[in-house]
Amino acid sequence: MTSPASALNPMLRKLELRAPLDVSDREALLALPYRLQTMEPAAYVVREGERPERCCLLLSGFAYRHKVTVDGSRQIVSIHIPGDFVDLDAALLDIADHNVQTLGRCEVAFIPRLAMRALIAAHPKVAMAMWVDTLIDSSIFREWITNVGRRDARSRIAHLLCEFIRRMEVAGLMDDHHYELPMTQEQIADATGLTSVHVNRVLQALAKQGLIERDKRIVGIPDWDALRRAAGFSETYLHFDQVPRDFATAA
Amino acid sequence: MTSPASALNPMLRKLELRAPLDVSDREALLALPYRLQTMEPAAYVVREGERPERCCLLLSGFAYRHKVTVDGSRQIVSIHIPGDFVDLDAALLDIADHNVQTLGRCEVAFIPRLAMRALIAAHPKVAMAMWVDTLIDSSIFREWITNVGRRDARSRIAHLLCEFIRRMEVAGLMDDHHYELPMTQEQIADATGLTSVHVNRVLQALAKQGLIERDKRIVGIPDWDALRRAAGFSETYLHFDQVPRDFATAA
DNA sequence: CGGCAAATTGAGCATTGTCAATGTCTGTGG
DNA sequence: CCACAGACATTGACAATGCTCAATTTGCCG
Repeated sequence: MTSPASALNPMLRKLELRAPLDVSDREALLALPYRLQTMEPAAYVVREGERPERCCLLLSGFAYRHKVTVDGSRQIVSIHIPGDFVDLDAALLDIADHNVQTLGRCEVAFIPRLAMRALIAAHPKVAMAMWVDTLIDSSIFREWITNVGRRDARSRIAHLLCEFIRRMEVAGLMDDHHYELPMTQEQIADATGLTSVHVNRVLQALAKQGLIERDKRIVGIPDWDALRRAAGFSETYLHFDQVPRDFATAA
Repeated sequence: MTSPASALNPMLRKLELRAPLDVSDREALLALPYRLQTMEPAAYVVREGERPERCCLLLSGFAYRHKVTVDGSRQIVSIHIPGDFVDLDAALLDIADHNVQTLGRCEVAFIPRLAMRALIAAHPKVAMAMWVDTLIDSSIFREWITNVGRRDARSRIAHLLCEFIRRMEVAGLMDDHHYELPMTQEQIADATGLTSVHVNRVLQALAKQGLIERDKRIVGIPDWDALRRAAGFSETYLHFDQVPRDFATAA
Protein backbone atom coordinates (compact mmCIF):
# COMPACT_ATOMS: atom_id res chain seq x y z
CA MET A 1 0.00 0.00 0.00
CA THR A 2 1.26 3.46 -0.85
CA SER A 3 0.65 6.38 1.44
CA PRO A 4 0.13 9.78 -0.08
CA ALA A 5 3.42 11.61 -0.45
CA SER A 6 4.29 13.37 2.77
CA ALA A 7 7.40 14.86 4.24
CA LEU A 8 6.88 12.52 7.15
CA ASN A 9 7.13 9.36 5.06
CA PRO A 10 10.78 8.50 5.74
CA MET A 11 10.12 8.70 9.45
CA LEU A 12 7.14 6.40 9.08
CA ARG A 13 9.26 3.88 7.21
CA LYS A 14 11.87 3.94 9.93
CA LEU A 15 9.31 3.49 12.69
CA GLU A 16 7.85 0.45 10.97
CA LEU A 17 11.25 -1.18 11.30
CA ARG A 18 10.84 -0.80 15.06
CA ALA A 19 7.31 -2.12 15.51
CA PRO A 20 4.44 -2.91 13.15
CA LEU A 21 1.81 -0.26 12.63
CA ASP A 22 -1.68 -0.62 11.27
CA VAL A 23 -3.57 1.62 8.89
CA SER A 24 -4.97 3.93 11.52
CA ASP A 25 -1.53 4.36 13.05
CA ARG A 26 -0.08 5.34 9.71
CA GLU A 27 -2.89 7.74 9.02
CA ALA A 28 -2.49 9.35 12.41
CA LEU A 29 1.26 9.73 11.91
CA LEU A 30 0.84 11.31 8.51
CA ALA A 31 -1.92 13.53 9.85
CA LEU A 32 0.42 14.96 12.44
CA PRO A 33 0.49 18.76 12.26
CA TYR A 34 3.94 20.04 11.42
CA ARG A 35 5.74 23.09 10.24
CA LEU A 36 8.38 22.70 7.55
CA GLN A 37 11.46 24.79 7.93
CA THR A 38 14.77 25.14 6.17
CA MET A 39 17.57 25.76 8.60
CA GLU A 40 20.90 27.38 7.94
CA PRO A 41 24.15 25.55 8.62
CA ALA A 42 25.08 25.55 12.30
CA ALA A 43 21.61 26.71 13.34
CA TYR A 44 20.38 25.68 16.76
CA VAL A 45 17.32 23.46 16.81
CA VAL A 46 17.24 23.05 20.58
CA ARG A 47 19.24 24.66 23.32
CA GLU A 48 20.15 23.04 26.60
CA GLY A 49 17.97 24.27 29.44
CA GLU A 50 15.00 25.12 27.24
CA ARG A 51 11.50 23.82 27.80
CA PRO A 52 10.84 22.58 24.29
CA GLU A 53 7.40 23.06 22.78
CA ARG A 54 8.01 20.90 19.74
CA CYS A 55 9.75 17.82 18.47
CA CYS A 56 12.06 18.00 15.54
CA LEU A 57 12.17 15.54 12.70
CA LEU A 58 15.07 15.70 10.28
CA LEU A 59 14.01 15.54 6.63
CA SER A 60 17.19 16.34 4.77
CA GLY A 61 20.72 17.21 5.77
CA PHE A 62 22.46 16.28 8.98
CA ALA A 63 22.32 17.40 12.57
CA TYR A 64 24.04 16.59 15.81
CA ARG A 65 23.45 16.76 19.53
CA HIS A 66 26.07 18.15 21.82
CA LYS A 67 26.82 19.18 25.35
CA VAL A 68 29.16 21.88 26.58
CA THR A 69 31.17 21.55 29.77
CA VAL A 70 31.70 24.37 32.26
CA ASP A 71 35.13 25.08 30.89
CA GLY A 72 33.70 25.46 27.42
CA SER A 73 34.67 22.34 25.55
CA ARG A 74 32.10 20.69 23.37
CA GLN A 75 31.20 17.02 23.14
CA ILE A 76 29.07 15.78 20.29
CA VAL A 77 26.97 12.89 21.54
CA SER A 78 25.17 11.84 18.37
CA ILE A 79 24.88 12.42 14.66
CA HIS A 80 21.55 12.38 12.91
CA ILE A 81 20.60 11.55 9.36
CA PRO A 82 17.40 12.21 7.42
CA GLY A 83 14.42 10.34 8.86
CA ASP A 84 15.68 10.59 12.44
CA PHE A 85 13.70 12.13 15.20
CA VAL A 86 16.29 14.52 16.48
CA ASP A 87 14.46 15.31 19.62
CA LEU A 88 11.98 12.72 20.72
CA ASP A 89 12.94 13.65 24.28
CA ALA A 90 11.07 16.87 23.79
CA ALA A 91 7.77 15.03 23.68
CA LEU A 92 8.14 13.62 27.17
CA LEU A 93 10.93 15.34 29.10
CA ASP A 94 10.42 18.81 30.49
CA ILE A 95 13.87 20.28 30.06
CA ALA A 96 16.36 19.83 27.23
CA ASP A 97 19.60 18.44 28.62
CA HIS A 98 21.62 19.08 25.47
CA ASN A 99 21.83 21.19 22.33
CA VAL A 100 20.82 20.18 18.85
CA GLN A 101 22.49 21.91 15.97
CA THR A 102 22.48 21.45 12.22
CA LEU A 103 25.46 20.42 10.17
CA GLY A 104 25.05 21.84 6.64
CA ARG A 105 21.70 23.23 5.55
CA CYS A 106 18.74 21.15 6.72
CA GLU A 107 15.06 20.71 6.21
CA VAL A 108 13.19 19.87 9.34
CA ALA A 109 9.61 19.33 10.41
CA PHE A 110 8.59 20.76 13.76
CA ILE A 111 5.79 18.87 15.44
CA PRO A 112 4.09 20.39 18.48
CA ARG A 113 4.84 18.55 21.67
CA LEU A 114 1.17 18.22 22.48
CA ALA A 115 0.37 16.74 19.10
CA MET A 116 3.03 14.12 19.71
CA ARG A 117 1.56 13.34 23.10
CA ALA A 118 -1.93 13.03 21.71
CA LEU A 119 -0.65 10.68 19.03
CA ILE A 120 1.18 8.58 21.59
CA ALA A 121 -1.84 8.42 23.85
CA ALA A 122 -4.16 7.38 21.06
CA HIS A 123 -1.82 5.00 19.24
CA PRO A 124 -0.02 2.53 21.47
CA LYS A 125 1.71 0.90 18.52
CA VAL A 126 3.25 4.18 17.51
CA ALA A 127 4.35 4.72 21.08
CA MET A 128 5.95 1.30 21.16
CA ALA A 129 7.80 1.90 17.91
CA MET A 130 9.14 5.16 19.29
CA TRP A 131 10.13 3.56 22.56
CA VAL A 132 12.08 0.91 20.68
CA ASP A 133 13.70 3.72 18.74
CA THR A 134 14.70 5.31 22.04
CA LEU A 135 16.19 2.02 23.19
CA ILE A 136 18.26 1.69 20.05
CA ASP A 137 19.46 5.26 20.47
CA SER A 138 20.53 4.30 23.97
CA SER A 139 22.52 1.43 22.61
CA ILE A 140 24.31 3.79 20.27
CA PHE A 141 25.10 6.10 23.18
CA ARG A 142 26.63 3.17 25.05
CA GLU A 143 28.81 2.37 22.09
CA TRP A 144 29.93 5.97 21.94
CA ILE A 145 30.93 5.89 25.60
CA THR A 146 33.02 2.86 24.77
CA ASN A 147 34.45 4.49 21.69
CA VAL A 148 35.58 7.59 23.49
CA GLY A 149 36.62 5.79 26.66
CA ARG A 150 38.51 2.79 25.37
CA ARG A 151 39.70 3.15 21.81
CA ASP A 152 42.72 5.04 20.54
CA ALA A 153 42.37 7.96 18.16
CA ARG A 154 42.71 5.86 15.02
CA SER A 155 40.04 3.35 16.01
CA ARG A 156 37.76 6.05 17.31
CA ILE A 157 37.68 7.92 14.05
CA ALA A 158 37.42 4.73 12.01
CA HIS A 159 34.53 3.66 14.22
CA LEU A 160 32.72 6.92 13.72
CA LEU A 161 33.04 6.49 9.96
CA CYS A 162 31.88 2.87 10.04
CA GLU A 163 28.80 3.71 12.04
CA PHE A 164 27.90 6.61 9.84
CA ILE A 165 28.29 4.61 6.66
CA ARG A 166 26.25 1.66 7.85
CA ARG A 167 23.44 3.85 9.10
CA MET A 168 23.37 5.71 5.80
CA GLU A 169 23.32 2.47 3.86
CA VAL A 170 20.50 0.98 5.89
CA ALA A 171 18.52 4.19 5.55
CA GLY A 172 18.96 3.90 1.79
CA LEU A 173 20.93 7.13 1.57
CA MET A 174 24.22 5.83 0.14
CA ASP A 175 24.89 5.87 -3.57
CA ASP A 176 28.05 3.84 -3.80
CA HIS A 177 30.85 3.45 -1.33
CA HIS A 178 31.58 7.14 -1.44
CA TYR A 179 29.85 9.74 0.59
CA GLU A 180 30.19 13.34 1.47
CA LEU A 181 31.49 13.73 4.95
CA PRO A 182 29.15 16.27 6.48
CA MET A 183 31.46 17.18 9.35
CA THR A 184 34.46 19.44 9.68
CA GLN A 185 37.55 18.02 11.33
CA GLU A 186 36.75 20.05 14.38
CA GLN A 187 33.35 18.40 14.61
CA ILE A 188 34.88 14.96 14.21
CA ALA A 189 37.18 15.94 17.05
CA ASP A 190 34.24 16.94 19.21
CA ALA A 191 32.52 13.65 18.47
CA THR A 192 35.54 11.56 19.35
CA GLY A 193 36.94 13.47 22.29
CA LEU A 194 40.05 14.57 20.37
CA THR A 195 41.43 17.85 19.03
CA SER A 196 41.01 18.95 15.45
CA VAL A 197 44.77 18.97 15.00
CA HIS A 198 45.04 15.36 15.97
CA VAL A 199 42.04 14.39 13.86
CA ASN A 200 43.78 15.96 10.91
CA ARG A 201 46.87 13.85 11.43
CA VAL A 202 44.94 10.66 12.00
CA LEU A 203 42.87 11.18 8.86
CA GLN A 204 46.07 11.62 6.90
CA ALA A 205 47.46 8.44 8.41
CA LEU A 206 44.29 6.52 7.57
CA ALA A 207 44.55 7.73 3.99
CA LYS A 208 48.23 6.81 3.76
CA GLN A 209 47.39 3.35 5.04
CA GLY A 210 44.76 2.94 2.37
CA LEU A 211 41.85 2.74 4.78
CA ILE A 212 40.12 5.79 3.40
CA GLU A 213 40.38 7.94 0.29
CA ARG A 214 39.91 11.65 0.59
CA ASP A 215 39.04 14.28 -1.97
CA LYS A 216 37.88 17.49 -0.36
CA ARG A 217 34.92 16.50 1.78
CA ILE A 218 34.27 13.30 -0.14
CA VAL A 219 35.43 10.17 1.61
CA GLY A 220 35.75 6.81 -0.10
CA ILE A 221 36.17 3.45 1.51
CA PRO A 222 38.43 1.31 -0.67
CA ASP A 223 38.53 -1.58 1.77
CA TRP A 224 35.55 -1.76 4.04
CA ASP A 225 36.74 -4.79 5.90
CA ALA A 226 40.09 -3.23 6.70
CA LEU A 227 38.38 -0.14 8.04
CA ARG A 228 36.03 -2.27 10.07
CA ARG A 229 38.93 -4.12 11.61
CA ALA A 230 40.81 -0.93 12.36
CA ALA A 231 37.72 0.36 14.13
CA GLY A 232 36.90 -2.82 15.97
CA PHE A 233 33.45 -2.22 14.52
CA SER A 234 30.68 -4.72 15.05
CA GLU A 235 27.22 -3.53 14.17
CA THR A 236 25.21 -5.54 16.67
CA TYR A 237 24.65 -2.41 18.71
CA LEU A 238 22.78 -0.76 15.85
CA HIS A 239 20.12 -3.48 16.13
CA PHE A 240 19.52 -3.68 12.41
CA ASP A 241 18.30 -7.23 12.96
CA GLN A 242 15.65 -6.20 15.41
CA VAL A 243 12.41 -7.85 14.28
CA PRO A 244 9.40 -5.49 14.29
CA ARG A 245 7.01 -7.09 16.71
CA ASP A 246 3.60 -6.14 17.99
CA PHE A 247 4.18 -5.07 21.57
CA ALA A 248 0.98 -3.15 21.99
CA THR A 249 -1.34 -6.10 22.12
CA ALA A 250 -0.77 -9.03 24.45
CA ALA A 251 2.33 -10.91 23.29
CA MET B 1 -2.54 4.28 50.24
CA THR B 2 -0.16 1.50 51.20
CA SER B 3 0.52 -1.37 48.87
CA PRO B 4 1.17 -4.75 50.37
CA ALA B 5 4.86 -5.28 51.00
CA SER B 6 6.54 -6.56 47.86
CA ALA B 7 10.06 -6.79 46.63
CA LEU B 8 8.90 -4.76 43.66
CA ASN B 9 7.83 -1.77 45.73
CA PRO B 10 10.96 0.38 45.29
CA MET B 11 10.65 -0.01 41.54
CA LEU B 12 7.03 1.03 41.69
CA ARG B 13 7.96 4.13 43.65
CA LYS B 14 10.59 5.04 41.12
CA LEU B 15 8.22 4.57 38.19
CA GLU B 16 5.65 6.84 39.77
CA LEU B 17 8.22 9.61 39.63
CA ARG B 18 8.23 9.14 35.86
CA ALA B 19 4.50 9.09 35.17
CA PRO B 20 1.40 8.76 37.31
CA LEU B 21 -0.12 5.32 37.71
CA ASP B 22 -3.57 4.36 38.83
CA VAL B 23 -4.66 1.56 41.10
CA SER B 24 -4.94 -1.08 38.41
CA ASP B 25 -1.47 -0.20 37.11
CA ARG B 26 0.01 -0.62 40.57
CA GLU B 27 -1.77 -3.89 41.09
CA ALA B 28 -0.57 -5.21 37.77
CA LEU B 29 3.00 -4.18 38.52
CA LEU B 30 2.96 -5.85 41.90
CA ALA B 31 1.30 -8.91 40.41
CA LEU B 32 4.18 -9.36 37.99
CA PRO B 33 5.62 -12.85 38.24
CA TYR B 34 9.23 -12.79 39.30
CA ARG B 35 11.93 -14.99 40.66
CA LEU B 36 14.06 -13.69 43.51
CA GLN B 37 17.71 -14.50 43.35
CA THR B 38 20.80 -13.64 45.34
CA MET B 39 23.78 -13.17 43.10
CA GLU B 40 27.44 -13.44 44.00
CA PRO B 41 29.82 -10.54 43.50
CA ALA B 42 30.92 -10.16 39.90
CA ALA B 43 28.19 -12.49 38.65
CA TYR B 44 26.91 -11.94 35.13
CA VAL B 45 23.25 -11.02 34.85
CA VAL B 46 23.28 -10.61 31.09
CA ARG B 47 25.91 -11.35 28.48
CA GLU B 48 26.39 -9.47 25.25
CA GLY B 49 25.00 -11.41 22.31
CA GLU B 50 22.40 -13.29 24.32
CA ARG B 51 18.71 -13.34 23.51
CA PRO B 52 17.39 -12.46 26.94
CA GLU B 53 14.29 -14.20 28.24
CA ARG B 54 13.86 -12.01 31.29
CA CYS B 55 14.26 -8.52 32.61
CA CYS B 56 16.28 -7.88 35.71
CA LEU B 57 15.30 -5.58 38.52
CA LEU B 58 17.89 -4.70 41.14
CA LEU B 59 16.60 -4.98 44.70
CA SER B 60 19.74 -4.58 46.78
CA GLY B 61 23.38 -4.08 46.01
CA PHE B 62 24.88 -2.53 42.90
CA ALA B 63 25.40 -3.60 39.32
CA TYR B 64 26.91 -2.17 36.19
CA ARG B 65 26.68 -2.50 32.43
CA HIS B 66 29.78 -2.79 30.35
CA LYS B 67 31.08 -3.46 26.89
CA VAL B 68 34.32 -5.10 25.86
CA THR B 69 36.26 -3.99 22.80
CA VAL B 70 37.95 -6.40 20.39
CA ASP B 71 41.31 -5.82 22.00
CA GLY B 72 39.90 -6.74 25.36
CA SER B 73 39.52 -3.50 27.24
CA ARG B 74 36.39 -2.95 29.22
CA GLN B 75 34.20 0.14 29.37
CA ILE B 76 31.59 0.47 32.04
CA VAL B 77 28.65 2.41 30.63
CA SER B 78 26.39 2.70 33.66
CA ILE B 79 26.10 2.00 37.35
CA HIS B 80 22.85 0.81 38.89
CA ILE B 81 21.45 1.18 42.36
CA PRO B 82 18.59 -0.63 44.09
CA GLY B 83 15.24 0.02 42.44
CA ASP B 84 16.74 0.31 38.95
CA PHE B 85 15.64 -1.81 36.08
CA VAL B 86 19.00 -3.07 34.99
CA ASP B 87 17.80 -4.45 31.74
CA LEU B 88 14.63 -2.93 30.46
CA ASP B 89 16.08 -3.39 26.98
CA ALA B 90 15.50 -7.09 27.39
CA ALA B 91 11.75 -6.58 27.26
CA LEU B 92 11.83 -5.09 23.79
CA LEU B 93 15.17 -5.65 22.07
CA ASP B 94 16.05 -9.06 20.71
CA ILE B 95 19.77 -9.17 21.38
CA ALA B 96 21.73 -7.87 24.34
CA ASP B 97 24.32 -5.36 23.15
CA HIS B 98 26.22 -5.26 26.44
CA ASN B 99 26.98 -7.18 29.61
CA VAL B 100 25.43 -6.65 33.00
CA GLN B 101 27.43 -7.68 36.01
CA THR B 102 27.01 -7.30 39.75
CA LEU B 103 29.26 -5.25 41.98
CA GLY B 104 29.16 -6.82 45.49
CA ARG B 105 26.50 -9.34 46.36
CA CYS B 106 23.06 -8.47 44.98
CA GLU B 107 19.45 -9.42 45.27
CA VAL B 108 17.62 -9.27 41.99
CA ALA B 109 14.17 -10.07 40.69
CA PHE B 110 13.96 -11.72 37.30
CA ILE B 111 10.78 -10.98 35.41
CA PRO B 112 9.95 -12.99 32.29
CA ARG B 113 10.19 -10.96 29.13
CA LEU B 114 6.71 -11.98 28.07
CA ALA B 115 5.20 -10.94 31.37
CA MET B 116 6.75 -7.52 30.90
CA ARG B 117 5.33 -7.30 27.42
CA ALA B 118 1.89 -8.31 28.57
CA LEU B 119 2.04 -5.68 31.30
CA ILE B 120 3.13 -3.03 28.85
CA ALA B 121 0.41 -3.96 26.39
CA ALA B 122 -2.31 -3.87 29.01
CA HIS B 123 -1.13 -0.82 30.94
CA PRO B 124 -0.22 2.16 28.81
CA LYS B 125 0.60 4.29 31.83
CA VAL B 126 3.16 1.77 32.98
CA ALA B 127 4.62 1.72 29.50
CA MET B 128 4.88 5.49 29.48
CA ALA B 129 6.58 5.56 32.85
CA MET B 130 9.11 3.05 31.61
CA TRP B 131 9.67 4.93 28.40
CA VAL B 132 10.38 8.09 30.36
CA ASP B 133 12.78 6.04 32.43
CA THR B 134 14.52 4.97 29.23
CA LEU B 135 14.77 8.59 28.13
CA ILE B 136 16.37 9.62 31.40
CA ASP B 137 18.81 6.75 31.10
CA SER B 138 19.69 8.07 27.67
CA SER B 139 20.38 11.45 29.13
CA ILE B 140 22.77 9.87 31.60
CA PHE B 141 24.54 8.07 28.78
CA ARG B 142 25.00 11.37 26.99
CA GLU B 143 26.53 12.89 30.07
CA TRP B 144 28.89 9.95 30.34
CA ILE B 145 30.04 10.43 26.76
CA THR B 146 30.81 14.00 27.68
CA ASN B 147 32.53 12.97 30.87
CA VAL B 148 34.82 10.52 29.18
CA GLY B 149 35.33 12.62 26.08
CA ARG B 150 35.90 16.09 27.42
CA ARG B 151 36.90 16.13 31.06
CA ASP B 152 40.33 15.49 32.54
CA ALA B 153 40.93 12.62 34.92
CA ARG B 154 40.29 14.65 38.05
CA SER B 155 36.95 16.02 36.88
CA ARG B 156 35.90 12.67 35.47
CA ILE B 157 36.28 10.88 38.73
CA ALA B 158 34.74 13.70 40.70
CA HIS B 159 31.81 13.69 38.30
CA LEU B 160 31.29 9.97 38.74
CA LEU B 161 31.19 10.46 42.50
CA CYS B 162 28.80 13.39 42.28
CA GLU B 163 26.37 11.50 40.10
CA PHE B 164 26.45 8.44 42.28
CA ILE B 165 25.86 10.42 45.46
CA ARG B 166 22.97 12.41 44.10
CA ARG B 167 21.25 9.37 42.70
CA MET B 168 21.64 7.57 46.00
CA GLU B 169 20.27 10.55 47.89
CA VAL B 170 17.27 10.93 45.67
CA ALA B 171 16.56 7.21 45.93
CA GLY B 172 16.64 7.61 49.71
CA LEU B 173 19.63 5.33 50.11
CA MET B 174 22.13 7.71 51.71
CA ASP B 175 22.51 7.88 55.46
CA ASP B 176 24.69 10.94 55.87
CA HIS B 177 27.34 12.35 53.60
CA HIS B 178 29.37 9.18 53.82
CA TYR B 179 28.83 6.14 51.71
CA GLU B 180 30.52 2.94 50.87
CA LEU B 181 32.08 3.08 47.48
CA PRO B 182 30.94 -0.11 45.84
CA MET B 183 33.61 -0.06 43.14
CA THR B 184 37.25 -1.05 43.02
CA GLN B 185 39.69 1.42 41.56
CA GLU B 186 39.88 -0.73 38.48
CA GLN B 187 36.14 -0.43 38.03
CA ILE B 188 36.29 3.31 38.49
CA ALA B 189 38.96 3.27 35.81
CA ASP B 190 36.73 1.29 33.47
CA ALA B 191 33.89 3.70 34.07
CA THR B 192 35.98 6.78 33.37
CA GLY B 193 38.18 5.55 30.55
CA LEU B 194 41.34 5.67 32.66
CA THR B 195 43.73 3.11 34.12
CA SER B 196 43.54 1.87 37.69
CA VAL B 197 47.01 3.24 38.37
CA HIS B 198 45.97 6.71 37.38
CA VAL B 199 42.71 6.48 39.28
CA ASN B 200 44.70 5.63 42.36
CA ARG B 201 46.85 8.72 42.01
CA VAL B 202 43.91 10.99 41.29
CA LEU B 203 41.98 9.70 44.30
CA GLN B 204 44.97 10.47 46.46
CA ALA B 205 45.20 13.93 45.01
CA LEU B 206 41.49 14.55 45.60
CA ALA B 207 41.95 13.46 49.21
CA LYS B 208 45.00 15.68 49.67
CA GLN B 209 43.04 18.61 48.29
CA GLY B 210 40.27 17.96 50.79
CA LEU B 211 37.66 17.12 48.19
CA ILE B 212 37.08 13.62 49.49
CA GLU B 213 37.92 11.68 52.63
CA ARG B 214 38.87 8.05 52.36
CA ASP B 215 38.86 5.25 54.87
CA LYS B 216 39.04 1.86 53.22
CA ARG B 217 36.07 1.73 50.90
CA ILE B 218 34.18 4.43 52.75
CA VAL B 219 34.22 7.79 51.04
CA GLY B 220 33.19 11.01 52.72
CA ILE B 221 32.45 14.33 51.10
CA PRO B 222 33.61 17.11 53.40
CA ASP B 223 32.79 19.85 50.92
CA TRP B 224 30.10 18.97 48.46
CA ASP B 225 30.22 22.25 46.64
CA ALA B 226 33.95 22.04 46.09
CA LEU B 227 33.58 18.54 44.66
CA ARG B 228 30.75 19.69 42.46
CA ARG B 229 32.87 22.50 41.09
CA ALA B 230 35.83 20.22 40.50
CA ALA B 231 33.56 17.90 38.56
CA GLY B 232 31.74 20.58 36.61
CA PHE B 233 28.67 18.75 37.84
CA SER B 234 25.22 20.06 37.10
CA GLU B 235 22.38 17.69 37.78
CA THR B 236 19.95 18.85 35.13
CA TYR B 237 20.70 15.77 33.10
CA LEU B 238 19.39 13.50 35.86
CA HIS B 239 15.94 15.06 35.37
CA PHE B 240 15.05 14.98 39.04
CA ASP B 241 12.67 17.84 38.37
CA GLN B 242 10.75 15.93 35.76
CA VAL B 243 7.07 16.26 36.67
CA PRO B 244 5.14 12.98 36.48
CA ARG B 245 2.49 13.62 33.89
CA ASP B 246 -0.23 11.53 32.40
CA PHE B 247 0.93 10.79 28.88
CA ALA B 248 -1.33 7.84 28.28
CA THR B 249 -4.55 9.74 27.95
CA ALA B 250 -4.90 12.69 25.60
CA ALA B 251 -2.82 15.59 26.93
C1' DC C 1 40.23 39.36 -6.01
C1' DG C 2 39.33 39.54 -1.12
C1' DG C 3 37.80 37.49 2.99
C1' DC C 4 36.94 33.78 5.96
C1' DA C 5 36.51 29.26 7.50
C1' DA C 6 38.75 25.03 7.39
C1' DA C 7 42.81 22.24 6.84
C1' DT C 8 47.61 21.49 7.49
C1' DT C 9 52.22 21.67 9.60
C1' DG C 10 55.91 21.90 13.13
C1' DA C 11 57.91 22.01 17.64
C1' DG C 12 57.57 21.21 22.28
C1' DC C 13 55.02 19.55 26.16
C1' DA C 14 51.78 17.21 29.56
C1' DT C 15 48.55 14.09 30.87
C1' DT C 16 47.97 9.63 31.20
C1' DG C 17 49.54 4.89 30.20
C1' DT C 18 52.86 0.86 30.87
C1' DC C 19 55.40 -2.27 33.51
C1' DA C 20 56.71 -4.26 37.44
C1' DA C 21 57.42 -4.41 42.21
C1' DT C 22 55.68 -3.98 46.82
C1' DG C 23 52.36 -3.16 50.46
C1' DT C 24 47.80 -3.92 52.65
C1' DC C 25 43.52 -6.04 53.76
C1' DT C 26 40.18 -9.75 54.27
C1' DG C 27 38.59 -14.13 54.63
C1' DT C 28 39.63 -19.02 55.25
C1' DG C 29 41.52 -23.19 56.93
C1' DG C 30 44.43 -25.39 60.14
C1' DC D 1 44.70 -17.45 66.91
C1' DC D 2 47.91 -17.56 63.20
C1' DA D 3 49.47 -18.29 58.51
C1' DC D 4 48.48 -17.85 53.92
C1' DA D 5 46.27 -16.85 49.57
C1' DG D 6 44.30 -13.75 46.63
C1' DA D 7 42.48 -9.50 45.51
C1' DC D 8 43.17 -4.82 45.74
C1' DA D 9 45.87 -0.62 46.46
C1' DT D 10 50.08 1.85 46.08
C1' DT D 11 54.57 3.34 44.28
C1' DG D 12 58.35 4.49 41.03
C1' DA D 13 60.54 5.09 36.66
C1' DC D 14 59.76 5.73 32.09
C1' DA D 15 57.27 6.01 27.61
C1' DA D 16 53.84 7.68 24.47
C1' DT D 17 49.61 9.24 22.85
C1' DG D 18 47.49 13.14 22.06
C1' DC D 19 47.43 18.33 23.30
C1' DT D 20 48.93 23.32 22.82
C1' DC D 21 50.25 27.11 20.38
C1' DA D 22 51.08 29.46 16.48
C1' DA D 23 51.98 29.95 11.79
C1' DT D 24 50.75 28.92 7.05
C1' DT D 25 48.17 27.11 3.26
C1' DT D 26 44.06 25.76 0.91
C1' DG D 27 39.44 26.02 -0.55
C1' DC D 28 35.12 28.31 -1.03
C1' DC D 29 32.04 32.02 -2.18
C1' DG D 30 30.55 36.34 -3.30
